[in-house]
Amino acid sequence: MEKAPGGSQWERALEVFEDMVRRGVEPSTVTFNALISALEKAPGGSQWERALEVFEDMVRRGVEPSTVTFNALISAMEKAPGGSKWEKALEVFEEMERRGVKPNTYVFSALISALEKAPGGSQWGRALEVFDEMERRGVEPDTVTFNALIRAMEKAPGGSQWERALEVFEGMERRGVQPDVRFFSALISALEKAPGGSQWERALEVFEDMERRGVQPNAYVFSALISAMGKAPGGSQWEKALGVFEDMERRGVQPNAYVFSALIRSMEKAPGGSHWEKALEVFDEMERRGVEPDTVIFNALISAMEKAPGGSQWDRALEVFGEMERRGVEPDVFCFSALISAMEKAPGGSQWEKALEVFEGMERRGVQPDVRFFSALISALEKAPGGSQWETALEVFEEMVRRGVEPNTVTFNALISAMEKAPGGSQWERALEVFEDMVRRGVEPSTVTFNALISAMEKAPGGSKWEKALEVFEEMERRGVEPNAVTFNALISAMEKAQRLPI
DNA sequence: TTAGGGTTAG
Repeated sequence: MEKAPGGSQWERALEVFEDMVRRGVEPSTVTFNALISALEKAPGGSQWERALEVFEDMVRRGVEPSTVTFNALISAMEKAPGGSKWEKALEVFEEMERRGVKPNTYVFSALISALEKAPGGSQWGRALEVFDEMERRGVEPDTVTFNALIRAMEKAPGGSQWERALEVFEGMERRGVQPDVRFFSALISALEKAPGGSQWERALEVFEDMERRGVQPNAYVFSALISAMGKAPGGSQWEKALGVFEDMERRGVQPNAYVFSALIRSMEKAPGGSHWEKALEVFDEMERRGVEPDTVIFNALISAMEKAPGGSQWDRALEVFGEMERRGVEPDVFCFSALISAMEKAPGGSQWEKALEVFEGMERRGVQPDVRFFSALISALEKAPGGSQWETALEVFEEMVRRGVEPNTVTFNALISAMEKAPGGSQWERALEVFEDMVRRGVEPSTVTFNALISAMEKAPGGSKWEKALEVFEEMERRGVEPNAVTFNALISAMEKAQRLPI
């Protein structure tokens, strides 16, 4: 029953169970295990609450839970929709202990997987603790255990724990557990997601190591490797990414949509501005091979147009969007944000009217704007040619708040910059009001915030408000926000424009 | 064994 294609028929399983009980047939451990397993494999994420209920029923009926029972329960917590219920998984583990049921390799692997899939990033520290506990008890980890552990390092919040991932690899070697292609793809992914930019050279080394061991790379491995090239610190290693792609071809591994999207992203992130023409070539190549472009691919293409050197290729971005629509590929909020950013970065000043049209199109489609979207829209209004559209920017801000979208530092920075860049001189008083609102809402001002405020004082109509600029600077100091070169340049400009230097 | 493992975005 739990092996039904497309996820388990858990509702049917529950019916059969009830029927069984009605007929007076005593359910056994195996019955309950199968039932919990069906709930674990429910399509769209486990029915973990029901699985817990079934477990309670089991206990009430005096049926002894086994290792398999607890394994299925922990797996249900692991597969909870929207991220694992890792705390509950740990509770289930404790319950297992209390009942004196011995955990085996399966149970520990499931527990580590639950910690790996924690919402908001893995609980990698706890995953390592569980692994240590496993060792202390003499339960042998296998490939699946190590793969779960590596993935926990890969998915660490704030960037991968790639050094620990390499240590895990060493531990695996010491134990003589053979790494498989999944292991290597996870390890390369961990190097790809290194904080501050990928460890792409190490990723290549791992790839070579894999080869030496005779493990055949697949599309997962190649897409991780190409992604690593795309995320190189200081801009992508797009030529290397193309090299990896060619290598893939030579080996007869079929590229999939992930491979192409990684390749397009590497063109997008080229140092000094995107290689948008090459990104289009990659797209064409993808077409020729009959790989269907999805939302992510189109978004990457639009982002490449946005990041064109010397200003966005906003009209081409709109063309890509049109192509997407023609094909019936659903745009999401990322897509609309990328479009807005392309309008914002138009050469010679933003295409703010087009940005507002994009917003309308988004509304028509019922796609919900998020904080990043609104911030990009405000930035587009800020960068209007001939001076900011600050009044419209304020309206957008109010609309955002009305909808319950929380503004963040980036939002307020854009809004204050819009006040600074008002045509005919800054709206410095309004800029201060926005700043006060920011503080009231508990949003942390950054260096950029204060720089914009100081510039607003400098650009006040009728002459620089240098005393106010100094006050802003003092406020910055009080709050412990670090000034940078831009801060001092703005301050000096404010002084310089005051006709006569103070003191 | 009744049981376990995959990807990407401002």
